[in-house]
Amino acid sequence: MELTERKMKILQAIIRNYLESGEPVGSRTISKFTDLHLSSATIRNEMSDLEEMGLIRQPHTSAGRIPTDAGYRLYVDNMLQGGQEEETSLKDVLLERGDRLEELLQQVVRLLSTNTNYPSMISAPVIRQGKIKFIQLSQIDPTDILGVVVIEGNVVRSTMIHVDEPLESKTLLRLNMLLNNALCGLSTDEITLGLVQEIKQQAGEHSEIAQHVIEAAAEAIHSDTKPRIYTSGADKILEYPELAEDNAKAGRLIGDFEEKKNLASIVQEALDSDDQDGDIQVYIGNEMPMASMQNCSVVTATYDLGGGMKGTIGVIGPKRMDYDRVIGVMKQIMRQLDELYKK
Amino acid sequence: MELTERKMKILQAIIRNYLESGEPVGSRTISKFTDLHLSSATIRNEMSDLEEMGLIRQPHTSAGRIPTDAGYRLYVDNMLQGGQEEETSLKDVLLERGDRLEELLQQVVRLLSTNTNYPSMISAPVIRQGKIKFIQLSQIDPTDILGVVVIEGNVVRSTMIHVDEPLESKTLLRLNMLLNNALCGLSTDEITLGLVQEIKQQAGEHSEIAQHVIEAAAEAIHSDTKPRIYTSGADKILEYPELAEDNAKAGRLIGDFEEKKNLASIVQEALDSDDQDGDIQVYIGNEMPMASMQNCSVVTATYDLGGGMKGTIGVIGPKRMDYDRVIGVMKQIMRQLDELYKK
DNA sequence: TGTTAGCACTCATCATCATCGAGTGCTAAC
DNA sequence: GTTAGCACTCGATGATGATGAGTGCTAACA
Repeated sequence: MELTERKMKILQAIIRNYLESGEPVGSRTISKFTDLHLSSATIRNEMSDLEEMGLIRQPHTSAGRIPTDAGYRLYVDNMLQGGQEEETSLKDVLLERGDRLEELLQQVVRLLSTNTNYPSMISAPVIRQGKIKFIQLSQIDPTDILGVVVIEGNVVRSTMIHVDEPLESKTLLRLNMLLNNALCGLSTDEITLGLVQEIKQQAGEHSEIAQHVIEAAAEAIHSDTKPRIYTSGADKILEYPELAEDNAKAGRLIGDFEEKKNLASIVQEALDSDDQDGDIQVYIGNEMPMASMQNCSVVTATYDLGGGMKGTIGVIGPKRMDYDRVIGVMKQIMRQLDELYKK
Repeated sequence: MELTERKMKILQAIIRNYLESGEPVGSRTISKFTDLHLSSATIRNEMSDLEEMGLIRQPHTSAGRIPTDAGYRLYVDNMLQGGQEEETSLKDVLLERGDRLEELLQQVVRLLSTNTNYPSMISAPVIRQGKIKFIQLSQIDPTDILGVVVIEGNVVRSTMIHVDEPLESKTLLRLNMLLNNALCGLSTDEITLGLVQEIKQQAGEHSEIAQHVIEAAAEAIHSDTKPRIYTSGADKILEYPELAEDNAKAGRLIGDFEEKKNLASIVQEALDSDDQDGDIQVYIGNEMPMASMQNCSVVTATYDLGGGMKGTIGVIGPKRMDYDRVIGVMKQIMRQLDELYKK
């Protein structure tokens, strides 16, 4: 069966209506509200066709129609106006921001959530291939040594190493040089067991310290591969009956949000599938594999702060989500993030 | 009216029963389940008295009785057995822990929440009066300088300082000495504007770098005064009808949890009111001033890792909370934290 | 004087049942 | 191809009555 112009219009009308009301929408409503000027009976015939095509369905006999996942997909792909951009107040927020990235992200995600009214997330930027740039050991106390590791992108990690007796400054210097020579320019996968052995051997009696530093370095690179995620607006889950109807499901969703579980996979998915920067992805229903999000839609976008520092922002809501608005807000925020980091 | 031994026993029986069932408890239930061997009629008379004393109340005529806040208070203060300690598996958790404090805390709070089945929180330890112990500047790139500050309790903060052209290693050394000499041993409130001016003057053309480092140092001390809070088990809120009955209220509670709002006041309250370490505090209903927690109880305890590093753990639940169990689990965890940090 | 049995009364809960109305599919007429 | 009309379905709503847990009160009892 062919999807005529008129069928498209009707489908669009159904979805628009359903997004607003959340109620199944009947033929009479459509006949009244569109500029098609068709009687409800005609609409009914068309609806019957649309149902056959798998784009809408009846929750039960003698109820109106609601869109299926396929219907949503068609809508998102072809019928969206691309979202007029909302005027968000990122600038105001940023004026009062602290200087720390963490707080910035927290504020951005809060902004995203308040403007869309959906639970939202943001992942801290990941450095793709972090290489070690700088290592330094310093004697802090007679029995404590501070190890600092800097990797590409100027991410800093520090570790405290406890020793039984103070090291001579000469020894410390030697260790510093040894570690820098051996490790600088390497990324995690280049730090082999053999290499570690070799370094430890060269470090002699201080092999334990070397070990510590290497571990810290590895962790520094690794812990930024597994990006930090910030969330906001988890409480909004309860505002959408289709997410909150079942306490157990809502609980799982909230739990996932709090623990940042599963959100990591969303981030990964978004980073992978994103062919073009600033592109916005929409996942409907079980297009997301996570069990807790079977009846959700997820909208994601990738931001790029330059230098390969990429992260993801995402909004999670019911399938009956105001896609237009969400996409608008997202575009706006992405653009402002861009501007902000050009400086 | 006097609170006789028998009245106490009846009150206790009512509360015990109510904690388990969540249903108003009637006279007949008490007469059957206690070893008092009294008829329901007698119990009714006593209950009538207890109601007059404000310890229990009827949600409506011809329903059983439930405890009032005052009743709970009496119960918590006088009738609790102090909780047999639960066997929690902190050790297992800790075996697989990473070395980072953050992860440790996250795991502890998760443990607390799974064992009690209530939403829980933990605050990272605050250093009361952090003094600067060590400062170091290192040239990382031609145009980037890494500043590292260590304060008491071995808390490390780092900052990246961008310069227009590389510094000579001699200059760097001089700055290092200058900053260490000027700032080591000081806490934030001792860093006056005058002192900052003086340092900047001595730094000469590099006053900007000095400024940066001082700010980082100040922030290092400051950001640990406003403690980080970790939470777990927010989803469990939905498991308790008295918290979830009203979607709006549950939402506010979940929101508070996610944003860590208001939890800071709990931490403060607990740290202040705690006269003795390891003491456990119970707040019932509006003994906590936060609006979102009017019909909750909060159980807190203060842990001490030595060296003035104190933090708070807390469990939030419905008034009808299994106080005995919660207190038991808390004691257990406190003890294990203690043991752990003796090493 | 304290305890208990008995009784009338209250009130939330639950299932039943009829009603209502939104919405459909089908048919026949335009 | 479009529309009006009609019978039919089925969830939602609300009234009704039965049930039963629980109370307060009174009178009898030890």
